[in-house]
Amino acid sequence: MPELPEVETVRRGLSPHFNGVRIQSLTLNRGDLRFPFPDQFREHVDGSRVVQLRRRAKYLIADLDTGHSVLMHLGMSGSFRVETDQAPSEPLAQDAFHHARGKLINHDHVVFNLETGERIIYNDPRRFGFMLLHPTDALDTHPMLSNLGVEPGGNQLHASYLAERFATKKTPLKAALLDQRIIAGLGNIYVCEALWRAKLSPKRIASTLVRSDSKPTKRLDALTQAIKGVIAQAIDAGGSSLRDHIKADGSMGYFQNAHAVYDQEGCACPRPSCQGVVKRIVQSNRSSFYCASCQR
DNA sequence: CCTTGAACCTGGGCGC
DNA sequence: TGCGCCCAGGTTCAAG
Repeated sequence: MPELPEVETVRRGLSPHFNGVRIQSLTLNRGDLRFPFPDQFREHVDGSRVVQLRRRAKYLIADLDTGHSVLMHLGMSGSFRVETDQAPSEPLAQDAFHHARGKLINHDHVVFNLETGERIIYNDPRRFGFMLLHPTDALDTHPMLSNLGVEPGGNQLHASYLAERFATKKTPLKAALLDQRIIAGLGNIYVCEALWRAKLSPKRIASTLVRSDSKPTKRLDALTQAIKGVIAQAIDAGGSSLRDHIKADGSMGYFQNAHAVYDQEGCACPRPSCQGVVKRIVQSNRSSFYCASCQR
């Protein structure tokens, strides 16, 4: 579920609760998520203070005052919510409990019990997410972070960089943009949306956007701008959804915004002047949505 | 090295 | 109501 904008929204939502706050205790309701929790995870985190909450790509990083950081990923279905002692989970999160095979299933796997009395709860039905512990000063060398490409937001992403990385790429643009070693943080939705904005087919081979003198083509310039644009707007949308309707149960992480093509199979292409219809194809085992009429 | 495809896991939606 | 199948916003790993 969460791509970079959602993770950034979660970071902004949690930061005021976490930053500078001591974690009284950590509750682990099972032994693993995607990976087993680190040895002594609870013992290490108990009593530590969160210095700051950061994000890199789709990873959340909580720097502790112990010299270690908690490296977190939400996978496909992870989410956080905040509860207070005053309002103990009043409107129970819709998905906090689930009835299955006659048993009550709870996907609240981790609870940070803060000194403020608040509880920050991690819920993840599919358990593709994870939490790991790593020395803060060595995070750059962590295998999950060391090979990441540039952030798509801010000023780090340039067409010349993409030209260099795409020059020898024979994969379709869809796969190239999902490759976290090139751009870190894009996922299926925003790749579809960026390609639509740039009028580029997800099937186009990445290297065709690089000129023979290895400079970016105009199309690659357009793609670069499209990527920055969708990400910036999605982060804005997340920020406003956080302000406007952070749910009563404190949940955050997913916000619904209109997609031009993602999940719009069969709908008219929203580009004015385009008569095309949004198609769905499968690439790299993922759905690609695009308009074959205006995306070339 | 590169690229593709399967695997990890649970739940929701749909057709029968 | 139930069952089987397909689908889901991510990443890793094996195999070609």
